[in-house]
Amino acid sequence: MTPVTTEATSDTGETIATPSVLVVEDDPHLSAGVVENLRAEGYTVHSVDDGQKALDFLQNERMSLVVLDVMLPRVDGFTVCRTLREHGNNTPVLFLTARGDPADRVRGLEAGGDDYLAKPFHLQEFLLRVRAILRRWDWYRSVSSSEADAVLRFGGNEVDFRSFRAQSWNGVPQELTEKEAMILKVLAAKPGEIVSREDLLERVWGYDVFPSTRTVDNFILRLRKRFERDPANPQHFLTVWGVGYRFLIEGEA
Amino acid sequence: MTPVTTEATSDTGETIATPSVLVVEDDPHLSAGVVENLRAEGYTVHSVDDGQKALDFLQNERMSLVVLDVMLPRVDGFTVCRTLREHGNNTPVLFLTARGDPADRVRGLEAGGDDYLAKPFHLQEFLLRVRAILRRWDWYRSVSSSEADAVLRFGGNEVDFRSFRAQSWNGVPQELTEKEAMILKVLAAKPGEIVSREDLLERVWGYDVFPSTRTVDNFILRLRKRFERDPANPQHFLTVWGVGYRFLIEGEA
DNA sequence: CAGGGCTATGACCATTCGGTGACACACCGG
DNA sequence: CCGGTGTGTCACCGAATGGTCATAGCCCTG
Repeated sequence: MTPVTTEATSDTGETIATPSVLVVEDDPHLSAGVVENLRAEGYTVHSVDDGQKALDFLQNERMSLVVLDVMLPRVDGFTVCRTLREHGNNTPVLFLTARGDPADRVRGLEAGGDDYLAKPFHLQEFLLRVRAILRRWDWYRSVSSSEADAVLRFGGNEVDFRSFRAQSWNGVPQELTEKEAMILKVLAAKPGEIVSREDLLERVWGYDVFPSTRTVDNFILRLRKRFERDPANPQHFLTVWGVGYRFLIEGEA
Repeated sequence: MTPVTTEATSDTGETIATPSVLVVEDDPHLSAGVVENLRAEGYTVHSVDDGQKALDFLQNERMSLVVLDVMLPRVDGFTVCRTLREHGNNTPVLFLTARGDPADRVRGLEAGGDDYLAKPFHLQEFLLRVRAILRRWDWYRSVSSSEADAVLRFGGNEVDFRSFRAQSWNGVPQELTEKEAMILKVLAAKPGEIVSREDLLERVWGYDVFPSTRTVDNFILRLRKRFERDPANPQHFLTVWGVGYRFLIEGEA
């Protein structure tokens, strides 16, 4: 399997370079979820599923950040990181690990990592850390896409994805839960396009068990209650019968 | 003596800026060892051997980190740090001190330092701390101990970070402990932004100490008791479910 | 070496969130 | 027009998370 490149953008141009992230993760569900969310943040995302592929890829490509699972087929994460450093590659590394063992954290740092997150993690925290790391380098200084995409406006509603806070059309402040925010984000990433329930499950839940489609419906319901003027006649969260849902910025298209 | 500049050679034409470190240490052996190891890590390293030279140097050069011995010829480390902060220079400072006196740690914090290491130290630990500080760089830009930030006011409360003394909204004087003060400081450094428990732990306790999250909760609890009018309905120390906490100067923004 | 304050942890309770089943309704094809 | 399938909606439960308290350990001080 060759590295998957999402949202191909050459980051050699300096001024408008979007941060690029390589995700090294063998669990396809987790990988998909992480990739999707990073992409929604505006990053250029690549992904591979084992340590050797990561090393191969990084020999040719320069990335802003590597999200690195510790337990990987062929070459484990620590080794990947150490090898990178020995080759003079100082790309920031964010470790992901299944165990919460604090000793692992120190090991990760000793291997030359920059940060560490134990699975299962909250996507929100993950994104916070990614931002923190990228901000440390100057990538972030310009009005990066994550800034631009942090706030979503539609039909009088306003959602801030960084604090999960929102204000509905009638001025009522809303506190979104993590899942609500993620579903909204996935839908809003492609306004007008149809997103199947399977897509939503894969992107929002990523790892962990797969809930039923009923669960997705419920979250749509909650979003409608929060943001639709008439939840029974949705203008933004539209049902595509037999498939999934579609999000519209402007009502009635 | 002019500052010695040692350029990192392993910087393979990175687009990413190499972190730069100024080492202020009068013991030539120790200095040489530290410089060499930092250089091996890929940092760009400068060094001077007394406090006045450090100040002179930092007036012209912007560094990512200052490693600062406490006992120095001419101008001691605390004074150097305090002077920097008073001039609005928020470069992260890692103190080195001969004694393990905890009071020194507090003094370092009061002077606007960011971390503290007692000599003799293990190189590995030193390097980990350097890495940890650089990782959190974005924090340190705003965590300053200049006069302006020495006193924090919110919701009728007033906190003086120099003396760890405070007065709550109802006029009751409060004596903050070190940890309480540090947590408050970290939270207040970025009002309105989410701070994860991990961040708090790392920032306040250090990269290799792992108290439970219960501990963090407890300190939040104490801060609420001290400063919230209704600790059960906090207006300033807000919980962000599944992530951490958020501090607000003004209640319910 | 005794006392006091600070810190860390465990236990227990309260709250929140996520996921499911039940049931009614809507849509579609025959 | 009717039945089957998919969806809207609600109420509920279990799990995860946070709040709070009591207590034990630690370090400093006297």
